[in-house]
Amino acid sequence: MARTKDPAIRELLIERAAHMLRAREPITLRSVVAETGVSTMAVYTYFGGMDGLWRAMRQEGFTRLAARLATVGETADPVRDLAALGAAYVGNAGAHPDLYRIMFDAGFDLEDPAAADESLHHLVRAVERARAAGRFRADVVATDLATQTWIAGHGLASLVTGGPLPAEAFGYGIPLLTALFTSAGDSAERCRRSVEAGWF
Amino acid sequence: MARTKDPAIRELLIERAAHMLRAREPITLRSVVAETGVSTMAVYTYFGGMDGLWRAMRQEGFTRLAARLATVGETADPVRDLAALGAAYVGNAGAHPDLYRIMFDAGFDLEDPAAADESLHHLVRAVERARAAGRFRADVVATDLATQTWIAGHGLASLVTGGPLPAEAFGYGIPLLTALFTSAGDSAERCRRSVEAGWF
DNA sequence: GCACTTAACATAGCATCGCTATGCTATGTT
DNA sequence: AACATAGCATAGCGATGCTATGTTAAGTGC
Repeated sequence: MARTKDPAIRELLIERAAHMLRAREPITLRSVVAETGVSTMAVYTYFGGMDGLWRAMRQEGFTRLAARLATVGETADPVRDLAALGAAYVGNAGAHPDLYRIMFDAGFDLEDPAAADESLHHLVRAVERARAAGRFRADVVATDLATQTWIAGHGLASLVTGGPLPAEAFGYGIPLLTALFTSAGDSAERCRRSVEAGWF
Repeated sequence: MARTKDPAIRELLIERAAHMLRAREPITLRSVVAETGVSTMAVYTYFGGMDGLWRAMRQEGFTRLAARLATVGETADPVRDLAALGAAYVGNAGAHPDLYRIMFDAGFDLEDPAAADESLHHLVRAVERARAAGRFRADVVATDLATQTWIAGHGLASLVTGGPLPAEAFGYGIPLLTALFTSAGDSAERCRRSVEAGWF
């Protein structure tokens, strides 16, 4: 038919835009393509416009988050795993603060919403394992507790990456998760040890 | 000396910009001053530019939050008051979602940072009262628990106003705060009643 | 009460923004 | 070999935030 798109260019533009975001440089149509050899039209060919580029960067953020959550293995202590997932979540936000910030900026929708849900499912499964292991009460609704864990993790990540709280505030994750999991039925002392073992 | 600024114009522009923000209309230099009779220069006279206008709107958000928190009185049950402060916080975010979103957008600093801290002090004082009343353990650090309450409240407010969670998710505030305050030493059943009494 | 000073004001214009229309080029198909 | 078509580069459009410039009007000193 005709010429085919070069995936390398798409990757190059996302990479460059993400780098400029990290360097706090203004991300404009012309500044992104500058010194890349490609013209401004490439942004429209590959992303349909600047909105599409931002969408792709958000997707990139969720992809990295999913990759990091995937590195958290399953041990014999599901509560530790749950805390480790929370630590991985805020750790990812701390490692890529600019990427994390745009992930939750409203106005754009994701290319692949399922990828975002997938991340929450990691938490849900860990809660279910903890409940099955007798650490949580039988009446604990897995999605509810997982969502509450997410809320705490996001509040922490958002306030630290946003500036109001210093990086040391990441430590609040331990008492927050301990309170949450203890409230779900885990014994206080055992919960504290598990959370501390999983956190960072 | 010369002509003096008219505070009414400043208020008019903030009001109009906030209204346009609520209506999801693009807030531009020219669109803000349109149909107001004033010229584009007014934005520079009163705010020094568009950044200043956004700063003023953020300040307006913190002012409204402070006003709402101030309506929460002190009762004989400090844990109820603490929950009521949390409810007022997320309630304010739900009432003014667009204003809340820009409050925590990085890049700008507040005109009056002390006003933001003042809000957190409401929580700190409530924690101190609860500790003094014997509801919390003596070793509870008031600023730590207040910050954790803020983290939970902000996570909830942020995820709901941002879109990922529906408005019904505001209900997660009850188990979140109950877990937090129970972990601080309050008895489970009594804590649950206090939080439910103070929430919304 | 008049003249002077000075800050607020309106207008016009600048560089740059995202985006689109228009040919040209190169690649895959027949 | 000839065609069809998608990617590409260029130029230009309306709109953006901002600034330079001249004018106007309010406050001050005599």
